[in-house]
Amino acid sequence: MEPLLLYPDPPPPVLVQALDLAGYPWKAAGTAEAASRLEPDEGWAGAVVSADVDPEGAFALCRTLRKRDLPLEPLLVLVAGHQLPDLELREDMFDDFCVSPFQDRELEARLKHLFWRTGQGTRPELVEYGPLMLNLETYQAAIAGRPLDLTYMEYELLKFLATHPGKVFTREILLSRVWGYEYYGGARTVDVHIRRLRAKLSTEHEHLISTVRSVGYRFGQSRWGL
Amino acid sequence: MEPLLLYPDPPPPVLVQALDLAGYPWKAAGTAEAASRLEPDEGWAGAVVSADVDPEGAFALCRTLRKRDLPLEPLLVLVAGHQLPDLELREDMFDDFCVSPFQDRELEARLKHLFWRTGQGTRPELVEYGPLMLNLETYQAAIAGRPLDLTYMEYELLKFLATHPGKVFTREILLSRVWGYEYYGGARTVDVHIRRLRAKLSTEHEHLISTVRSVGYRFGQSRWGL
DNA sequence: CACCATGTGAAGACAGCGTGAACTGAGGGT
DNA sequence: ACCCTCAGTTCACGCTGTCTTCACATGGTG
Repeated sequence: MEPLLLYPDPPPPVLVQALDLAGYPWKAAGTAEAASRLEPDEGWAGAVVSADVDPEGAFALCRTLRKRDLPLEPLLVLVAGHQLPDLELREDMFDDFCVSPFQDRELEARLKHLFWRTGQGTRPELVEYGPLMLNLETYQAAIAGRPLDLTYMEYELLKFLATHPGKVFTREILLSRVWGYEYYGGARTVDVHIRRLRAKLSTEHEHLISTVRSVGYRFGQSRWGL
Repeated sequence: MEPLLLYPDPPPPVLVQALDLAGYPWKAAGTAEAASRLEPDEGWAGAVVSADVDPEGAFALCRTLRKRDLPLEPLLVLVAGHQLPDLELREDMFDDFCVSPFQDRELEARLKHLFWRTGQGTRPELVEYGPLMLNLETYQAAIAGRPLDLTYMEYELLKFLATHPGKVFTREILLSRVWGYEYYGGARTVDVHIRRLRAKLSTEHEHLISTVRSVGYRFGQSRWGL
């Protein structure tokens, strides 16, 4: 995903925290000139402009961004409560606003709705580890860009392992966490699924799943800390 | 000015206070039936639906209001902070939202901005995905230029899927989002409608809807980028 | 070398899904 | 009032792919 344009530079820590938490990449710019200099080839995904410290500069930037050949969309401004009346005369300069202090979830929800409105769709929930990518919304997986055709249990197992990279799981734990608590089956079932996963990962990447003898299986590299 | 439609009946006092303070006339309705009975000849100016006490009823009303011949616009929902994640799959049911508790000024600013926006006519009336085209105004659909003769439920199902391309939906989700919350029917109904949709898409394009075994159905291809 | 854990191949059991067909209820026309 | 049509729903059946299990082979370890 292309990054969001943030203002000012450096951006408010609460804003950075909310965006990082929600997983949106971003770049900050303090001036319109910096914004165009830093702009990716594919353009900005959108902009979040904080207007509570320097309203003048903030709205000036909004105007500039809107007057481009390809007006920047979507554009969200952060304002303090006392600035709300100021928005009335600047309707055309933003697509949505958020009153600070705000919850991280509210900003995330507003961005999601904005992206949906402007037709760019929502950002898929991804699980990534090295060459592996799992798209949780579309139930699709890919290794090094090549799509993997996984069955349901294979996908669930890989998802669980990939969301806990480096950690070793016994077969019993995997059965209870992936298959379900009430599952009563042989532990060797896990082996077979691991085998098929490795086969589909191809010899090139099968080392992503390693066997820990007498214990269980691990995805990715071992972690010495924690 | 025409009144705003409020939900529930009686509406939350804080909402009434904010609207009265801002000078917006309003009428409250507790059901969709009451809403249509109380509707002025010139139609509602918009709606403010409070979802923090009775989310089910609130979103059911939103859905009804949007499915009218002339969808009610603009529609603003009030939600509690913990409900923010629930908004994700209901993007199309509202134009803006406000997190309660809210300042009177924020609600006023949001309504102003909404009225300005809807005056600009920003609502997309076309849904396109590859060879598929849906005209939301005329309830017409076409695949590769050839018109499709779809029934109501077929159209609604296809519309929902096509507005979330790539995403996989369980039958239960589809039943609740396309058929409605109060629907209590067998999940296999979805299968049959999917089948007829595929048939009407003709073998040439039936791959647009793919089955994800043990999960549900997906429209269109994966979205790795964006 | 012996033993135990894991990899491998194959086969049966099972569940999910597609399919055809029947049923229901709402309109619409005669 | 009657029949007809059609959209929507439900059901039963059979196929197919997936999961599970087992037996055996392989390999690491003391």
